[in-house]
Amino acid sequence: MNLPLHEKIRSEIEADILTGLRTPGSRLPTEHDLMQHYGCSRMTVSKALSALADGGLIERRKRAGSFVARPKAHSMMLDIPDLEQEIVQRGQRYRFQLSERTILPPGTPQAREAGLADDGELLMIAGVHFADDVPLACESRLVSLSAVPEMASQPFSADSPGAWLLKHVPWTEAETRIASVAASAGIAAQLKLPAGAPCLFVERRTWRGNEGITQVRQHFVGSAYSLVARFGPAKRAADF
Amino acid sequence: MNLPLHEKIRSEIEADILTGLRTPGSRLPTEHDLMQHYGCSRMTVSKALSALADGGLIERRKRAGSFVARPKAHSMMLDIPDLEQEIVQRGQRYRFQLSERTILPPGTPQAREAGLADDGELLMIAGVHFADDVPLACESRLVSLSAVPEMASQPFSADSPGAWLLKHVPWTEAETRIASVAASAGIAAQLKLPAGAPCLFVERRTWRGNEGITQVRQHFVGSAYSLVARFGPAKRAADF
DNA sequence: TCGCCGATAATGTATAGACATTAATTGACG
DNA sequence: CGTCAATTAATGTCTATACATTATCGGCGA
Repeated sequence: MNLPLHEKIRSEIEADILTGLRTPGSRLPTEHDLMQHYGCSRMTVSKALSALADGGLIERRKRAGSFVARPKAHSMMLDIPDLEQEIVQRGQRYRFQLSERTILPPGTPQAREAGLADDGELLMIAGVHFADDVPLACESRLVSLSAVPEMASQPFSADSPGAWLLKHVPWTEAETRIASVAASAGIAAQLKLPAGAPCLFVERRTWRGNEGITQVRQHFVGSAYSLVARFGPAKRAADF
Repeated sequence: MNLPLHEKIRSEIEADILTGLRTPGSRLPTEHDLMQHYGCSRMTVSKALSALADGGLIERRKRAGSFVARPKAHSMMLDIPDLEQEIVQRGQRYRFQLSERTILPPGTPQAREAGLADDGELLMIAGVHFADDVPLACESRLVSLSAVPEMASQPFSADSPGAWLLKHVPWTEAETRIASVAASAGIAAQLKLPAGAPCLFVERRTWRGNEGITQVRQHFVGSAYSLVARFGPAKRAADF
């Protein structure tokens, strides 16, 4: 273990916090103290403490010192993988089948509802994602053509709309809502499920700056799909 | 806007990447170049680039330079709020009703399945979360008593087991699986739902170091609950 | 007693330099 | 023509120092 010094300092303090040795709200030594304790320069301890602050483990206040943060609503990282990639990694064959493609004129109420600009045309796309020719999810997407004009001329034969957007359109902000719903008649037909079957419903809206780019609503076959979120260093799932 | 210099450098490069001006895979100027361009010291540009690297926007390779990262599986932050807090914030009354509390002897197969140590006793707790006396979720939890011995003597009249653990037990690692399932007869009865109703199923396992602490399985009433994950600076949901 | 205000102790930013580490490149040699 | 080793160009770490910023603390005066 030849960790750099600032990393060693960081991990030692982190361990103290996580084991409860340093309790939330308690003050930790000043940079000057730590610098004497580790026999290094102030920049080095500062770097360690800054990293902890970035990670939300401590809070730093000028003149007052550094304090162990009170655990807030903690958040975990949710991976939003490209569906195609994920299916292929499972060893299955991926296919996206376009079922609808319409251009909506400016001013449709759906634009406002989706958080997109309502003064431009919208592209509406619907389709089904297949894994080995079994439907896994269906989606309905709105894309602001004023934000992504190139989208109108895409065939979506090779890439799904989501994959195309991911590759070609940079975004700065996104929000995903996850819920569990019963399949409506239409959804059930697309996914070849009995009506009322549980589906994982994912709605995502994406922005670049203040400009709404796209909104997508996906219904996943409940029995075939789940999402995973993680917190922490190791990839625990690989152990099993 | 009196941003510190390193922050200004960071945000300018970030903007270049997000607007597509710098494309994934392209190499960006060396620290030496940037340091001349901004007329500052190397540490300062280094700090800016390190921050970008931490955020996953760029990748740095010794001798080769710094490159715009190819967008991988995009990860978003999933808030895992304390259920009680969330219900109270909605303006509803929270109640947790314990329905089962058992101590399982060492060596039960459930321990291995849950990723907990199987050489110690397990506390099994089940109960229902109510919002305004309407069931919102039910949960079934296993806690390793060798990791958290104090847990055995908790009444869980004031705090739910989850809230108590959150307050008292620090953890380093957690994994959450999210799926959509149909309510089994037992779950349906607890949640006062028709059997087969869609439920958001959340399974979370938590570790401290290599020691498994707890596993919990929660079923949320599908029509009453959803999770939200975000990426980016603003709290977009507040706009609506 | 209360409020204000200056001293001060802590973090925040930045500099200029040194040496370490790593991997791409180049060149020498078989 | 390929292989291995030396060179070298980039990032990574660290130091010692300087000055900026800011919230806290203590005292002074009304």
